[in-house]
Amino acid sequence: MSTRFNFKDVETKWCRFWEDNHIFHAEPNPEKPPYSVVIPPPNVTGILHMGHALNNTLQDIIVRHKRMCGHETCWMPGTDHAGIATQNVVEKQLAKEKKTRYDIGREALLERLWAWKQQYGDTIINQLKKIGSSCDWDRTRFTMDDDYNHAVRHVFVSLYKKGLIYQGQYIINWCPRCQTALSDEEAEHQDHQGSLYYIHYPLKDNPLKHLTVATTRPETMLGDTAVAVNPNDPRYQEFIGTTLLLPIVNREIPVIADEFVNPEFGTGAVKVTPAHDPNDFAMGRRHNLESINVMHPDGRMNDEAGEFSGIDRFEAREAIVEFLGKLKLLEKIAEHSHAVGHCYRCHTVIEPYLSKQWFVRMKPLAEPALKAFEEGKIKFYPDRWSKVYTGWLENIRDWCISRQIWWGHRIPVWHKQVSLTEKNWTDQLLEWGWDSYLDGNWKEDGTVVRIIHTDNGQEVNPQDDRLMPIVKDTEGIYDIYIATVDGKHFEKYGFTQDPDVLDTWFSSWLWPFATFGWPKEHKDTDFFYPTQSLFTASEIIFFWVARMIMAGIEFMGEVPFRDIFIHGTVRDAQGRKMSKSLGNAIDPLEIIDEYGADALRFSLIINSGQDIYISKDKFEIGRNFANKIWNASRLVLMNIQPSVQKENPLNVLDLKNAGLPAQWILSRFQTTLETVNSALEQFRFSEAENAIYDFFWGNFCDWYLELVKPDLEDPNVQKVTFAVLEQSIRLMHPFIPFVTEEVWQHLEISNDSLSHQPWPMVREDYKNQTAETQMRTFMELTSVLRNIRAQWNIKPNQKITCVITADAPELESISEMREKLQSMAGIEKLELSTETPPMKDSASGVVGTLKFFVPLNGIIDIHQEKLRMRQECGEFQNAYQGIQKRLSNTQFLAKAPQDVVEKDKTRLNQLTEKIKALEDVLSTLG
RNA sequence: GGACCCGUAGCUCAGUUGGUUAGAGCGCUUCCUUGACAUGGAAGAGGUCACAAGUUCGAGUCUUGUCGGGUCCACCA
Repeated sequence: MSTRFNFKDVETKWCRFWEDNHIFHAEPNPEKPPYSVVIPPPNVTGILHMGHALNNTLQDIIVRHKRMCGHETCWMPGTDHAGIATQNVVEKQLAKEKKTRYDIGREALLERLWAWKQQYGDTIINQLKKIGSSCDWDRTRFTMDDDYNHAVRHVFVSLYKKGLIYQGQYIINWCPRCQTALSDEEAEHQDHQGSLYYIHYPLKDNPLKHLTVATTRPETMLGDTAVAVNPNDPRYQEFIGTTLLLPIVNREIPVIADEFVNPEFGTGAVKVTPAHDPNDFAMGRRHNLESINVMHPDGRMNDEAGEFSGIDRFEAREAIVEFLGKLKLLEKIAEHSHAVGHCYRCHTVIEPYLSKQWFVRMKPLAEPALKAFEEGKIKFYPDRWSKVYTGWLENIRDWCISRQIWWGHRIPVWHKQVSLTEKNWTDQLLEWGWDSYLDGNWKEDGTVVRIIHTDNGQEVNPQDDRLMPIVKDTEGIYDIYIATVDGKHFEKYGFTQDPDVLDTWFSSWLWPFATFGWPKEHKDTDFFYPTQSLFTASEIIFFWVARMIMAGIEFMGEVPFRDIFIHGTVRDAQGRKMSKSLGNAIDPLEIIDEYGADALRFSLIINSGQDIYISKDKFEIGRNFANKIWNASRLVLMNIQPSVQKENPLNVLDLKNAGLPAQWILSRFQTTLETVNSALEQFRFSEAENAIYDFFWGNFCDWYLELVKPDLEDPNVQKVTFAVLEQSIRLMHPFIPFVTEEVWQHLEISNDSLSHQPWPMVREDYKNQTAETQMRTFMELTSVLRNIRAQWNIKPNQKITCVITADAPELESISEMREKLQSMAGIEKLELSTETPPMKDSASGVVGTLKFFVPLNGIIDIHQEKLRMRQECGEFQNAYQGIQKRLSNTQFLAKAPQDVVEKDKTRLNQLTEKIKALEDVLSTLG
């Protein structure tokens, strides 16, 4: 064995072992209660970053702990196809070949995407393995697996059938770079220093008069179809109902009155552009205004923009402003800061854009999700995130789910326009192979047909899910929409599938059950659903957490998880978010390479309170601790007899004769175990790690092992030492799995993985207050004597003697540890006495009520020593007076709880004794 | 505009329902290497808990306000 912990070989070895032996495989097993978890499936585009490392480590700690506690744990790993993000990656590759997706076409692009996925899709999974995530790797899923696709389509059809999915022309967030619609959540609003342009709109009948409107986006004025003022605004009463001449395009537009307009803002007159602003769109509907789209999907102005056609929107803005200036219609440009939406994938400025999209009606889904929270079925840790969740649900808006990209789940709707004069419906249906529907035998997937009378735009039977197209002898053109899990069948009858794909989150929100094979398989879903906990970052509460809850309730009838732990964001030392573009990211793989995965895990967690600020040197604590565990284990293993190793020492300990250090360390272990148990119960991870760190390093290594090192040939000492190490290794395993697994194998208790061993049991009988008190005295005495050496610069090899005086019973408890004290504090001769002999020129002091003297004639400055003693005495006297004052306060005595008063009294007595002892010592010194 | 979080040692942070002398790691100072570990051991210095007022017998902890830092949400063009 080497002296330094060789984490690289060990970690590689156990990673492989765990995977090859399916150590974390979860089988439905009625004997064991399940503990299944949900963790964000990383994007296939992803490489492991610190957020993943934190996220997975937290989850892994809980899962390993629960597994050791005897639960059948299921942690489903996998990746998300991440529609826009992944397509962007592949499109960038294309761009290098000077091609666009439109050049190569849909099929070819998808081929490239799948090839890319095959090549890089496992990257992040392999990296998750490296940090020790104990996932059931056999179950690795992808959101575009066949079964998963089926679940997505099933969900779409089911919601469509319920009338919760609709298609319509609305203003959505449009990313001109990705050329797709986005949901409201995918638009990131950032404050932006922009300008507010004041523009004159002349009256048609009197070009000398005008209204001034203020806008931040003058380029959209080409699509204006009205100007609106507040009906109560006295300034504009005379204008309401008049007609203006829209500059540049010279379109006649009315002045309308609408309550929406805020008279305080700008001029109180607002240009109305229904095709390019959600408020204007709403106004347009209220006032029957025309919507004029002035932009191409790529953000260039279209033919409606006349002479500005073909110019990019921002160039057009400048050009139009310049042009207005020339026309003397630009009143002024004011500084104006406002929030501008950006695409969350490529950060391009989003355009509010009128287009036909698919939406999910969210209110009916949000209400049960709110109710579930109110009923306490889900719980956020920390609790404050509850408000973020409920706030969003209470103000929910419909979800735009169609994306004009190609990578993803294509919308399972087939469409055809037919003229029903041609045939009667029954014949038509028979031709399409719908005979089973005619019999009323609906397929389980519940194919939904919706027919819209194109002539008047009316749905013929929007709600009838048992649609029988019985419209007979009707003339006209109908749009037929079929939502079905598999509609390929209809293509030969001229139906075409909707070209759009679904929002990535429309598949992610099914993760907790779609991964178990729902709706096809039942065994695993029944056993492992609902899961228990979810670990994630606050950023995706809306995107994912809330929606999973909705989907869980809607499709499984039950919330998908109970505990939602929201962890902080990993930031750099300056508090900035870690990001590739900022170049401030610390690569977890680099840390694993340099410090080890155990170090990465331990360091991240011990630093995790709220947001985590890290720099590279933070990982030393974990590396050093792993090394400490390794070396302490070596020490024990070097000295242990195989016979001790073979029995289960914890059960055969002779506690009474075990000696003070043994009683103490066993007692300390119990306290630590209880702290860790309760900390994990409450998801207080850093608290658990701190307790472990303090115990193993501060108690076990620094004191216990140092004390028993010389006695390690004694089988009884071996038993205790082995037992404590063995228990500690179990206790530490969830936090620091690799080194503990390695040590475990050397303990030779079992060949199975440590992760399958039982979690330590709380043993009340090992708790021992007396031992802890006695040890505390011993440790303090040792420190104080060492301090004397350091203070008076006494060389390590220089012999010193010490006299300790106290009452007989106290001396007895010290005498047991007499030799230990000598060796630990470097005392050659130790005298224990009930009488205080005259001790001139001694370094001295008081521990508890023990007085000690170290004669150092010629070495110490006795005046300085006495001064120090008096100072120390003074401090105790101050403390004494403080408590004395409190205890003489009748209010305190009357109102403070009894135990607090008692504590103070005890403390006062201790201080009295201490001060008296110190004074005795001082008088002894002369 | 609304909501939330943070301000404790030089740095990064713990400090759970108010109750002894406010803790840890890193950094710093001094000392220590043949027997687990220098990724180590021993000892030490370092804090008016951002500020102010209030509640209380008692406040780092609760309330309010101020200042400073951060996050999220929001259709005032």
